[in-house]
Amino acid sequence: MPDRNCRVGLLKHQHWSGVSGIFDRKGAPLLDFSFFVFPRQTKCAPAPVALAPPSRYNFRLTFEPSMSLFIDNKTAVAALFQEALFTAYPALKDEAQPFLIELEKPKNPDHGHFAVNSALQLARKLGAKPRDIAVTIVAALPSSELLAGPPEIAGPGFINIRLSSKAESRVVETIYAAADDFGRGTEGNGQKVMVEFVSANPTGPLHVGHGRGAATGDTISRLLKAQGWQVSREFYYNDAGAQINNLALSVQARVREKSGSDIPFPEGGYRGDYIVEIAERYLAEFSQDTKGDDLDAMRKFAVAALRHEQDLDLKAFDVQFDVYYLESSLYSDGLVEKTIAHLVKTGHTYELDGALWLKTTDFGDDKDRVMRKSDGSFTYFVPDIAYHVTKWQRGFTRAITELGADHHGSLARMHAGLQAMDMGVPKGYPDYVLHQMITVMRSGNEVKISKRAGSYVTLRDLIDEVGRDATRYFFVMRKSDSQLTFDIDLAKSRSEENPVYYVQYAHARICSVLAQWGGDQTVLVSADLSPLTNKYESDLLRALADFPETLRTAARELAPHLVCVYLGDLAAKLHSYYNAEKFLVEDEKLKLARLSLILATRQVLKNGLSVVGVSAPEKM
RNA sequence: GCGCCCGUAGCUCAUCUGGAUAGAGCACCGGCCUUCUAAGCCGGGGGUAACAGGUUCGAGUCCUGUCGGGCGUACCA
Repeated sequence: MPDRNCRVGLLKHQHWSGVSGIFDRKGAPLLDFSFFVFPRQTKCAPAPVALAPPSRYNFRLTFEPSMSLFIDNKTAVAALFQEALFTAYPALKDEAQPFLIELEKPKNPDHGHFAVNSALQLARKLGAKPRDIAVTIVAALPSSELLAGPPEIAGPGFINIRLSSKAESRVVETIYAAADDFGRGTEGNGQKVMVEFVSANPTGPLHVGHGRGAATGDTISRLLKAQGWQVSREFYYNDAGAQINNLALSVQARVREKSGSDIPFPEGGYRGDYIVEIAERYLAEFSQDTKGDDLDAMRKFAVAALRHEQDLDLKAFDVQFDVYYLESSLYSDGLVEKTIAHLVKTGHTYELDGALWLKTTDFGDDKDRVMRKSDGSFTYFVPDIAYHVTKWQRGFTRAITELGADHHGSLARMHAGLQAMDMGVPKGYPDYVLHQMITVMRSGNEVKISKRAGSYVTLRDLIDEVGRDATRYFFVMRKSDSQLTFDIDLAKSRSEENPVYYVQYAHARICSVLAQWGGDQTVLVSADLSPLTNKYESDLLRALADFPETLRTAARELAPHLVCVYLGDLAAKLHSYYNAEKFLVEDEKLKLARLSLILATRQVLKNGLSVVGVSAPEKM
């Protein structure tokens, strides 16, 4: 039979880039995986075949039923059924695209650890009843230590699989071996990826919308890093263009007011109080006689002041960037001119009514875009293209841009613009992650966030009053493309009801129990887990085993909220367990087994919270 | 008008990319602290998943249409 490359952890996909597992630097397994090898095979567990660099942690396994090495239970069980399927229906094996078994995790725990629906999917093709197919597959199943017993056939033809308790508790050992690295993966394979987020104009303090972007972008960065990507966080600074002039004019107006000259406030100027403060500080620093009316000096002063403020906000939010890219540098480095020249050369431009247009409609946009206005100045579109070109040229074969959904109109334009450059940039470059707008409510009324009108809720307000952990968690908790309502009063008065405390409390509780026990925790690492038999323990073990896959999915989908959903579920299981069973019991073996389980749980809670940038307190 | 996103409990949101009886929190009702932290647990009420079709063994999830909401649709940024 033809060899099939199979990525451990996911049989159904065809691009294999890594193996989720624990290896040392030479590629040897740190854990004894013999348990996961098929019982009947003899030439089992060969060392994984290491791929050439770039990553020492990257392996490719050739999958054949007779030679398999598996890391997690799901993979092992999937392969077991794969083999059974091909034994029962050999014809399926020789097709161009062999049918691959897919395991799912039933919502209802009574349906076992895993379920296989292949019998349903194959019913038509095989011309048989689903239940009959299921019976045939199960009959062909080799015996295995992994399974608690023969799988049940349920409903229309599901095969429900229950793991043996030995297989189920295996995850604890894996957690101890990996510790802070438990849950990490290797999909990124050391490739470079840039995550651009926040990118707020330096025309005012960061508001709640930026907060959502900051939390989302930072968590996506952490997720990708945990999957082996080499991540660079970048903040694009629009420090050139009309809105900056507007800012300067606004400051100028306030400065003049302070010095007594009554002049009309510029139309469309920024009316926030912070402008007044900047004007005051400007006056304090420079004597009004010398620089009082120097617009350029005021612009520089204001931008510097606001950048500083934003930096402090981000620092308080525990968000850091590797690169701040200045729009103005695109002009000073000549990249804007270069980009225009290149686009003209590729022949995708034309002149009309004195303006220079780019034929973005050739690349999927719904209308052509102006690059150079008839007055000779550039639209913002041009530096934007130039900026994204630098991303590609700086070696970021993957780029992610996190934006507020009000900018979604620029997606098609940017994709088209990059295609028009004819420089080999992939079609979907960059990936966009949009976060929907937040409707802010205060005292039952909607607060319209507007820098120009000066009414908004700053990120700093939230951090100061609700706390960094709760704020970050709140923003990441929800799928980013759902619009959400943020009730300020509710968030402040009920900050203790933020779900983050539920998760942190689980962590603190475990710490407290371990402290009262007072024993040597290294004993727990090698504790015998066979006394763990009840429902709560089984549920908890199951949840722990889900963590790596949760992180993998969240990273793949760029969906940080999945981590919060997972953490809430894990914490709930811990709390239920805590209330139902006592850990510090007389029976020494049982006590050590339970403490071992909750210590492993604590590790996973900590790892998960760290991905969303939230602390894991030992006391609350 | 056209384009993108969204519509799930009274409210705020999940639902692992098509599975079995759609789940949490808040709010409401009733229980659990002389025992490891009650920031917790257990139980109850609450749903035609906007609506109508379609695809198939099977649809909140996919396709079409209708309705409703948000955003975009500049020689603004």
